[in-house]
Amino acid sequence: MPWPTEQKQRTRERIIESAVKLFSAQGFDNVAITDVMKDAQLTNGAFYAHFKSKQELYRKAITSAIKNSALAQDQEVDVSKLLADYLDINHVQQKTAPCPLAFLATDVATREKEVQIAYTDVYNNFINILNKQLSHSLSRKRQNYVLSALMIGGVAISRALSDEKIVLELLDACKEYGDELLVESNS
Amino acid sequence: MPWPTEQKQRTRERIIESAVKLFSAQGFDNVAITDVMKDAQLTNGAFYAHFKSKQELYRKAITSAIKNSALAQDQEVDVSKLLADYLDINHVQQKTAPCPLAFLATDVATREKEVQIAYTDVYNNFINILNKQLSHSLSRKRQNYVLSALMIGGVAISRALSDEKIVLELLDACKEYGDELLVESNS
DNA sequence: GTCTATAAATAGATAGAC
DNA sequence: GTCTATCTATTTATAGAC
Repeated sequence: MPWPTEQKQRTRERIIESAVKLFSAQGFDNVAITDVMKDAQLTNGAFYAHFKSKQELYRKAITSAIKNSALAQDQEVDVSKLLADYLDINHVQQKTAPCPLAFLATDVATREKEVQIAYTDVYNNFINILNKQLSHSLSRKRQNYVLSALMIGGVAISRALSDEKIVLELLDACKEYGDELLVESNS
Repeated sequence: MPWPTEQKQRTRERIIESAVKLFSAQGFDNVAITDVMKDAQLTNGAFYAHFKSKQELYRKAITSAIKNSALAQDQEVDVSKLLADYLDINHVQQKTAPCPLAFLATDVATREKEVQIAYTDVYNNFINILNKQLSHSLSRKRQNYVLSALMIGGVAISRALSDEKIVLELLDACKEYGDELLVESNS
């Protein structure tokens, strides 16, 4: 096939957008293709003109999700602000664009290798954004791993907890400690 | 119903054990009741003599998993050793008993409230174990939240990554930082 | 309590009209 | 390219024999 028309591209991206939203909120298996298509204002059958399987959509969704998440801006990122927005209750409750690293971590772990490769790409991108912003001391790399675990872990755990008081304490704790990590590393 | 026989109890626990193992490895939706029963050396139909639904099994599995995980010993826990065992590649690869907090975090987030309440109970238990071992300064509580996010997040992310080199770096980074947190808090 | 067989519902994927 | 209709497979849960 030669080139997809511009209209088809737009439809395709609408489907992916819906997929990111729904997969993040409910997990891969709890979302039917019909649900995604309905959200994109289409019906079941049209799906296969864009993707060859649900799995393929999952891969595209993870990869593209990063573009709409708080990590979007590749250029100048205020890491301290990123930290605050990421570990925010609004992110946990998906009132801002969900980061698939946090929302789909254990879900991805149960999928085939291709999906995990997509996740790993996104994760490396995340680490690179942190690296770009901060000094490159030897312990810097280590601190960025820690920062990523803190952020992703904090949000992932928060989503699974039923007690909002604990959620807020956890998020605050991670935020404060993350900030201390940043100060340390810039001195 | 009066009392379940001892034999029935044992069978029930075998089913739960299988469930913990399989749910952790593959996620709730990717494991059929038949799979669990087969692993427990039984067949499909016998399941409903023990549980009223798959959901109920999930709750029991999460709650009971903690007993077999690295967090088992309620009494004297060497937190530094716990940290090392938890953030170990063998735990990630499920060669030791999996901690449901790390293995099922985003999975639980997509289930109904009862499952999340079970998860929250286990999480509180985790935090309490940390609290019991360490001094009770004001910042102590904060540090335990951070420690939990580091451990659970580190393992959860590791499971989703396809690049083992990065996994080992991430685990090491979390381990080292976790240890520094412990030292800080005991001085 | 456990078995085999089956009911009932769901969902991924395909076929063919427009 | 999108629609409706359908095929097919899977899976939760139940029924009834042992």
